[in-house]
Amino acid sequence: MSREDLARAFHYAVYENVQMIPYGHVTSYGHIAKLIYKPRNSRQVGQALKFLPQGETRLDYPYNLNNVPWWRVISSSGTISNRDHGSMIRQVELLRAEGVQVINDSKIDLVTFGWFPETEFDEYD
DNA sequence: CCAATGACCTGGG
DNA sequence: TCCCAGGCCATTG
Repeated sequence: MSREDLARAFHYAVYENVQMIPYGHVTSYGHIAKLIYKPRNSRQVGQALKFLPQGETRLDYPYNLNNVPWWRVISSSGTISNRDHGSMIRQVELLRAEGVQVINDSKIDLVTFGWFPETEFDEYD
Protein backbone atom coordinates (compact mmCIF):
# COMPACT_ATOMS: atom_id res chain seq x y z
CA MET A 1 0.00 0.00 0.00
CA SER A 2 1.47 3.29 -1.10
CA ARG A 3 1.67 6.42 0.94
CA GLU A 4 -1.00 7.97 -1.28
CA ASP A 5 -3.32 5.05 -0.67
CA LEU A 6 -2.91 5.43 3.06
CA ALA A 7 -3.62 9.13 2.89
CA ARG A 8 -6.70 8.52 0.77
CA ALA A 9 -7.97 5.89 3.18
CA PHE A 10 -7.53 8.37 5.98
CA HIS A 11 -9.50 10.97 4.02
CA TYR A 12 -12.34 8.55 3.38
CA ALA A 13 -12.54 7.68 7.08
CA VAL A 14 -12.70 11.38 7.92
CA TYR A 15 -15.41 12.06 5.35
CA GLU A 16 -17.56 9.15 6.46
CA ASN A 17 -17.50 10.30 10.06
CA VAL A 18 -18.11 13.93 9.17
CA GLN A 19 -21.23 12.78 7.38
CA MET A 20 -22.54 11.45 10.69
CA ILE A 21 -22.64 14.88 12.33
CA PRO A 22 -26.33 15.71 12.71
CA TYR A 23 -27.88 18.70 10.97
CA GLY A 24 -27.68 21.76 13.18
CA HIS A 25 -24.75 20.45 15.20
CA VAL A 26 -20.96 20.73 15.22
CA THR A 27 -18.00 18.68 16.40
CA SER A 28 -14.25 19.21 16.54
CA TYR A 29 -11.32 18.12 14.39
CA GLY A 30 -9.97 16.30 17.40
CA HIS A 31 -13.17 14.37 17.98
CA ILE A 32 -13.30 13.21 14.38
CA ALA A 33 -9.71 12.05 14.87
CA LYS A 34 -10.77 9.99 17.87
CA LEU A 35 -13.69 8.48 15.99
CA ILE A 36 -11.31 7.10 13.36
CA TYR A 37 -8.93 5.74 16.03
CA LYS A 38 -6.26 8.32 15.27
CA PRO A 39 -6.52 10.55 18.35
CA ARG A 40 -3.22 12.32 17.61
CA ASN A 41 -4.11 13.28 14.07
CA SER A 42 -6.46 16.22 14.48
CA ARG A 43 -4.28 18.35 12.20
CA GLN A 44 -4.58 15.74 9.48
CA VAL A 45 -8.37 15.90 9.79
CA GLY A 46 -8.05 19.54 8.82
CA GLN A 47 -5.80 18.59 5.92
CA ALA A 48 -8.42 16.13 4.68
CA LEU A 49 -11.15 18.75 4.72
CA LYS A 50 -9.02 20.98 2.50
CA PHE A 51 -9.54 18.51 -0.35
CA LEU A 52 -13.28 19.04 -0.32
CA PRO A 53 -14.72 21.19 -3.11
CA GLN A 54 -15.52 24.75 -2.10
CA GLY A 55 -17.61 25.43 -5.15
CA GLU A 56 -16.93 23.37 -8.24
CA THR A 57 -17.34 19.60 -8.38
CA ARG A 58 -14.25 17.40 -8.41
CA LEU A 59 -14.42 14.32 -10.58
CA ASP A 60 -10.90 13.07 -9.90
CA TYR A 61 -11.82 11.54 -6.55
CA PRO A 62 -13.71 8.23 -6.28
CA TYR A 63 -15.94 9.51 -3.53
CA ASN A 64 -18.94 11.78 -3.32
CA LEU A 65 -17.15 14.78 -1.93
CA ASN A 66 -20.17 16.97 -2.40
CA ASN A 67 -22.00 15.20 0.39
CA VAL A 68 -19.61 16.02 3.21
CA PRO A 69 -20.78 18.71 5.66
CA TRP A 70 -17.30 20.08 6.39
CA TRP A 71 -18.82 23.25 7.86
CA ARG A 72 -19.94 21.25 10.92
CA VAL A 73 -16.31 20.74 11.99
CA ILE A 74 -14.77 23.47 14.14
CA SER A 75 -11.98 23.68 16.71
CA SER A 76 -12.36 22.14 20.17
CA SER A 77 -12.42 25.63 21.63
CA GLY A 78 -15.68 26.32 19.79
CA THR A 79 -14.32 28.73 17.21
CA ILE A 80 -14.19 28.70 13.43
CA SER A 81 -10.60 27.87 12.53
CA ASN A 82 -8.43 30.38 10.69
CA ARG A 83 -7.72 29.87 7.00
CA ASP A 84 -8.68 31.64 3.81
CA HIS A 85 -11.25 34.32 4.50
CA GLY A 86 -13.76 33.20 1.89
CA SER A 87 -14.38 29.71 3.17
CA MET A 88 -14.64 30.97 6.75
CA ILE A 89 -17.42 33.32 5.71
CA ARG A 90 -19.11 30.48 3.86
CA GLN A 91 -18.88 28.25 6.93
CA VAL A 92 -20.62 30.84 9.08
CA GLU A 93 -23.37 31.22 6.49
CA LEU A 94 -23.93 27.48 6.20
CA LEU A 95 -24.06 27.03 9.98
CA ARG A 96 -26.53 29.86 10.48
CA ALA A 97 -28.65 28.47 7.68
CA GLU A 98 -29.18 25.33 9.73
CA GLY A 99 -29.93 27.14 12.95
CA VAL A 100 -26.53 27.19 14.64
CA GLN A 101 -25.86 30.45 16.48
CA VAL A 102 -22.49 31.94 15.58
CA ILE A 103 -21.40 34.72 17.92
CA ASN A 104 -19.13 37.44 16.51
CA ASP A 105 -18.83 35.46 13.25
CA SER A 106 -16.62 32.90 14.96
CA LYS A 107 -17.77 31.48 18.31
CA ILE A 108 -20.21 28.61 18.87
CA ASP A 109 -21.58 27.24 22.16
CA LEU A 110 -20.55 23.59 22.21
CA VAL A 111 -22.86 22.75 25.11
CA THR A 112 -25.84 23.69 22.97
CA PHE A 113 -24.71 22.71 19.48
CA GLY A 114 -21.90 20.22 20.08
CA TRP A 115 -22.05 16.57 19.03
CA PHE A 116 -19.42 14.46 20.79
CA PRO A 117 -20.35 10.78 20.89
CA GLU A 118 -18.35 8.49 23.18
CA THR A 119 -15.13 6.99 21.82
CA GLU A 120 -12.39 4.71 23.08
CA PHE A 121 -10.12 7.71 23.29
CA ASP A 122 -11.92 9.99 25.66
CA GLU A 123 -8.62 10.79 27.26
CA TYR A 124 -6.24 12.40 24.82
CA ASP A 125 -3.86 9.48 24.70
C1' DC B 1 17.33 14.64 3.89
C1' DC B 2 15.84 18.52 6.53
C1' DA B 3 13.03 22.62 7.60
C1' DA B 4 8.80 24.86 7.36
C1' DT B 5 3.89 24.70 7.40
C1' DG B 6 -0.80 23.87 8.89
C1' DA B 7 -9.14 24.27 8.65
C1' DC B 8 -5.27 21.15 15.83
C1' DC B 9 -5.14 20.14 21.16
C1' DT B 10 -4.10 20.62 26.06
C1' DG B 11 -2.49 22.62 30.26
C1' DG B 12 -0.80 26.34 32.73
C1' DG B 13 -0.51 31.09 33.86
C1' DT C 1 -11.83 33.94 30.01
C1' DC C 2 -8.00 34.63 27.11
C1' DC C 3 -3.35 33.62 25.50
C1' DC C 4 0.58 30.98 24.63
C1' DA C 5 4.21 27.34 24.67
C1' DG C 6 4.95 22.87 23.66
C1' DG C 7 3.47 18.77 21.59
C1' DC C 8 1.85 16.60 17.55
C1' DC C 9 2.40 14.55 12.66
C1' DA C 10 1.40 14.30 7.45
C1' DT C 11 2.62 17.04 3.73
C1' DT C 12 5.28 20.29 1.06
C1' DG C 13 9.38 22.64 -0.78
